[in-house]
Amino acid sequence: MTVKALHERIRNDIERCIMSGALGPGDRLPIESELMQRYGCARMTVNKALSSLVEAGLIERRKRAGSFVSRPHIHSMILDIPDLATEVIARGQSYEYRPVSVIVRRSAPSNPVVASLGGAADVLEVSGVHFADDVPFAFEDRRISLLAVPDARAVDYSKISPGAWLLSHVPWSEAENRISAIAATTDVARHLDVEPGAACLLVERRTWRGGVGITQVHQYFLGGNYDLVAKFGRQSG
Amino acid sequence: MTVKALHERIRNDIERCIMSGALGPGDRLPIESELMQRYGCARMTVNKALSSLVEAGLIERRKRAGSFVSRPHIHSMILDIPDLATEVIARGQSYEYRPVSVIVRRSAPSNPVVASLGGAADVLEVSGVHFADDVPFAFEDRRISLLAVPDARAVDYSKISPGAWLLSHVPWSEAENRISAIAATTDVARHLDVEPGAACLLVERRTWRGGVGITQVHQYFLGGNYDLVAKFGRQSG
DNA sequence: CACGTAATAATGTATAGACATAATTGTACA
DNA sequence: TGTACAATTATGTCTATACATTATTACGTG
Repeated sequence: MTVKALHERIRNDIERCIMSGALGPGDRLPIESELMQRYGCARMTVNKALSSLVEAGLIERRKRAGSFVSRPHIHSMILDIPDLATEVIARGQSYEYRPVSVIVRRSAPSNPVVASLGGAADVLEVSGVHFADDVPFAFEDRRISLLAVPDARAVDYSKISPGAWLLSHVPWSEAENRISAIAATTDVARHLDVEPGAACLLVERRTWRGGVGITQVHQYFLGGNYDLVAKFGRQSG
Repeated sequence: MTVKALHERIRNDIERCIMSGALGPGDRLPIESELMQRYGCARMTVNKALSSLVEAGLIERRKRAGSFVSRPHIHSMILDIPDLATEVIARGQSYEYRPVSVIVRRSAPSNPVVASLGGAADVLEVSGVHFADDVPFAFEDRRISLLAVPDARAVDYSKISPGAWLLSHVPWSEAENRISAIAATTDVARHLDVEPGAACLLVERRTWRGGVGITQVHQYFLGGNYDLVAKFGRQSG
């Protein structure tokens, strides 16, 4: 864990001061020339360390004023939404995906779902259930743009879940997750083998590549059986 | 939106190539000396652009081998958990927090809640309801370590919500969010003015500073009235 | 006293060169 | 044939310097 690069050492030193609270939000930190003297190095080296802290969102810098510890922004937080199969298998359970229906919807431009996937193109609708140890734990209802991903039509979704297939075959650049709680509809309840009205976690995810919609999915999890965990340290690594 | 710094322009150019799919995961990008010629600049300038892409997780670099577009990692996703007051006000509604109870729990080390807050210290338990336009939309139940935050005892929580107070007075370094769906208990239902059993989104958040627990909170949102949105472009800004 | 302007202090960007490091490729010797 | 060693290549780090940019401070004039 020892860091050899000087600029990293400087970065880490300052980072630790911030983490430990020795330097609180708003506090000013030494100017470049002072750090330069303290570490006996060139200004560019100090600058690299500080620039890195800026990129990480730990500090802010203003010309003529100096460098300041930024107020922690709770707004960005890393959410871990793992691949379902991976997570289930990691728990030591068996995983299976069983498709419920696969249909191609020949779409009219007025269709709002299609509009969100980027235009008047055919859309593949795939719904299915995820099982852990043969017990259903999630129902999903997905739309895939055949304009963006024509190959998706030929996939056998009884062998691989659409999520897993997309993940390994289609690069994406933007994604949006919307998380809410809803009472299970009769349809969802039937697939998850619970009473209608049971509390479910609903994850609605949409992904794009360069502004073109790729897929949109609604995943319903049994509230008590699954939860999302986001763990967040302040640096990226 | 025009970028003046050359290193940023280089970075953006490459970033666009990756976003648009022109450069896919695993593709090799030009070596520094080639980019240097293409842009007619020094190597350090190109290097800064590429280093920035590394920090953002967009590319990976290997000595002697070159620079490569990294595989998108779906695992980290930015979740936006805004300050409740800010969000409600941003929607044009009035915001209010009303405390339900505030008690100091003199704790025994065996208490599991206290253990998670870092030891045998007094804990402040604050529960209350968040209102938007005088309608309750969230109930929260929070514990604050008085060891880590002794000042929290003296705060008047009828004037400021404990979350808002903590956010502006206590720096944190790590946080964990756990999100699930549960049916409202009679207690929660009463505070949120719904039927017991209604689907609620439960956010459990814990924050630490340098390994010392600061606070732990359970927030119950009405499933239909509130949702969490995580939007994710591949860069930070 | 108010206001515009100049000096100043800090960061921001860029350069050219040097040496370090690591991984791959090529070569020569056993 | 294979293995050790050397050459090559690309990135990694650092330096010393220069000039640009911008917010603050100081000053001087009306």
